[in-house]
Amino acid sequence: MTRILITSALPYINGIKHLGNLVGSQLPSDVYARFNRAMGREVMFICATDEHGTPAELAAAKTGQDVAEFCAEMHEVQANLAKGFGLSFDYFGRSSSPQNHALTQHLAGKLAENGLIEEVSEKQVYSNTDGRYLPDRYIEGECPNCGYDSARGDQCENCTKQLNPTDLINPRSAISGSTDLEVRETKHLYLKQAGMRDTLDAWINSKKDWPILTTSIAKKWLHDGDGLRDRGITRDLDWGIPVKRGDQDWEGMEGKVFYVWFDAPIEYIAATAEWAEANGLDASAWERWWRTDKGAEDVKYVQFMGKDNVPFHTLSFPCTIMGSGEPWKLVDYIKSFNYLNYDGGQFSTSKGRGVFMNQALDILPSDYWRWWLLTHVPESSDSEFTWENFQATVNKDLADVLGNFVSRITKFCRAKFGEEVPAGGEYGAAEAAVIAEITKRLKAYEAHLEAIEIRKATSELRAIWAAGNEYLQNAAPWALFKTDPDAAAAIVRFALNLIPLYASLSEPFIPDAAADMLEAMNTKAVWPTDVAKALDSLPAGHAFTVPDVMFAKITDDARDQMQAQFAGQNT
RNA sequence: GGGCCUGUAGCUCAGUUGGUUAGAGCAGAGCGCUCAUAACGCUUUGGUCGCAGGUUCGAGUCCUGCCGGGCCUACCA
Repeated sequence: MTRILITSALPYINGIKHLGNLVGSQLPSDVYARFNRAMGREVMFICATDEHGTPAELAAAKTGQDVAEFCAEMHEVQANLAKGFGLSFDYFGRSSSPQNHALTQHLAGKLAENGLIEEVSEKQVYSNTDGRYLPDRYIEGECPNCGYDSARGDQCENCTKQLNPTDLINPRSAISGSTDLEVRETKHLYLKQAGMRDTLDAWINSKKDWPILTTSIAKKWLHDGDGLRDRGITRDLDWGIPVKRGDQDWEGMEGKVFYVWFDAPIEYIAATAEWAEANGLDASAWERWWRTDKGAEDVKYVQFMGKDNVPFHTLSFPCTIMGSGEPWKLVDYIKSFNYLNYDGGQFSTSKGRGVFMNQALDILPSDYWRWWLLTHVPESSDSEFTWENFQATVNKDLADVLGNFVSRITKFCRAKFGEEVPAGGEYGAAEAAVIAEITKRLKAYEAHLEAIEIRKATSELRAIWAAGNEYLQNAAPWALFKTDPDAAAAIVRFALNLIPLYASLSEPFIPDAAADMLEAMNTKAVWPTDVAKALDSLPAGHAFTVPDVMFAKITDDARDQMQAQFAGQNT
């Protein structure tokens, strides 16, 4: 049987992520993981925090903490939020793990052996006051082109002209404002990916079914200008993975670390090794997912990410993997996403604009967010969060269509037959029609999930929920009960049986509500292969309880209040 | 500047290789039901498919130009 390896782009460590980050990778990957598990496939679902780089060091400094301590704390915070949103990672690792250190150094050594690493001497700006080298965008000054006084060293935000830090007039550190800067000569390692261009190009071209967003970005980088360029994979920083060839020192690279974008994707593999260790398993347990010489040839590997991550996953990381000359598993499918905007602008971590994961969970249960985000996941273009739309979608879909269905039938049954599935009567033409409709829709639903068409899957699921209300309305057991209680009993039995079916099908999207439905019906999730059988699974006499209101509606007042609460920081 | 994506009913979006009267959900209108979270069901009003040309027997779908929105452009990650 095919095994499914799923990775979500690693959330960066410097702060709590907003809903845009969540919907652009982790949430859809979770749906896919849950769906595949429900289909009975063996799944390995991996994520981790991306912990290295300048922004992590600065974020730590801001809190007055040591960077390692800061990262350890933030990792726990992010891991708890992931749990709060029901993200079902098999393992949530850390790119700073010993496993990632070893593997990153190992792969760099292999790349060097294979002639894919080049040493380049370059000039970099050093800030004496900050005691660190400054990445281009951490240097500010006056734009030589338009005179804008807060132009960054990589580009002027005002006139969009591309710049070098040395072009700036009166340059200063963006961190401290210090003008005590000097240009120093420093050596770095470059990954010679230009030489891999044809190989990568052929590989990308062979991926006919990838989203256009994925391949068009890859092709742009492969063919723009002079084509794919070599890329620096080391930095002059303290926090990171020390540059080594395997376990050997690398002459001239003392005190330097690998660039985060080199070590972050490697963490997908290393995190699986962390998983093995955490579960007391030996190396073969993770290698069977990642080494095609050790059992991974039947693995299907799917990556999820926002569009900003695509170049690294389509080019740099494959170059690292292929260039190692070792039989590592390459990605089979890359699902990429556009951005989610917030109420007429962008979500912004730095400006505190939008709704952040911790705030979201403080306000409402995770299923509310999961459902809205997944029905609006930016698959074809950027999408937008508004409080009105959020309220309308959640109230209608979750409270009215699904929640109220469960409520109306369980309460009706309790009133007329008691809290057990009633006996009597038989299923007839109306039930057969519902079975036929759900069978058809289930097929479409499964096809959309296989293809990772998340929005289409949500609308199919909703239609399956709605079928229950249509059925009840036509069957009208409340009227029939007066003249033919047995016939009413059959209708109620059939409708009650829809609840566990709905729970099983809904679990990838709203796992908490699905669990509540199953608990109320006193049964377990089973993915239906035969809808007729599934709707005959709760026998007469089976006890259940009427669940509490599954989804309380968001009132207009509550909506206005939330909107106001989050409007404060808008710019 | 260059590249890519995008513009379809009031809103959010589907529209397969171009093929008859352009679809769904929500919102609006009407009717019905009363089991249910004033929930549900049925019916129904909305669209010169951004604009202007072109190719074609035929264009939402292909081509050109223009207008609007977004992203990327390699040292943020």
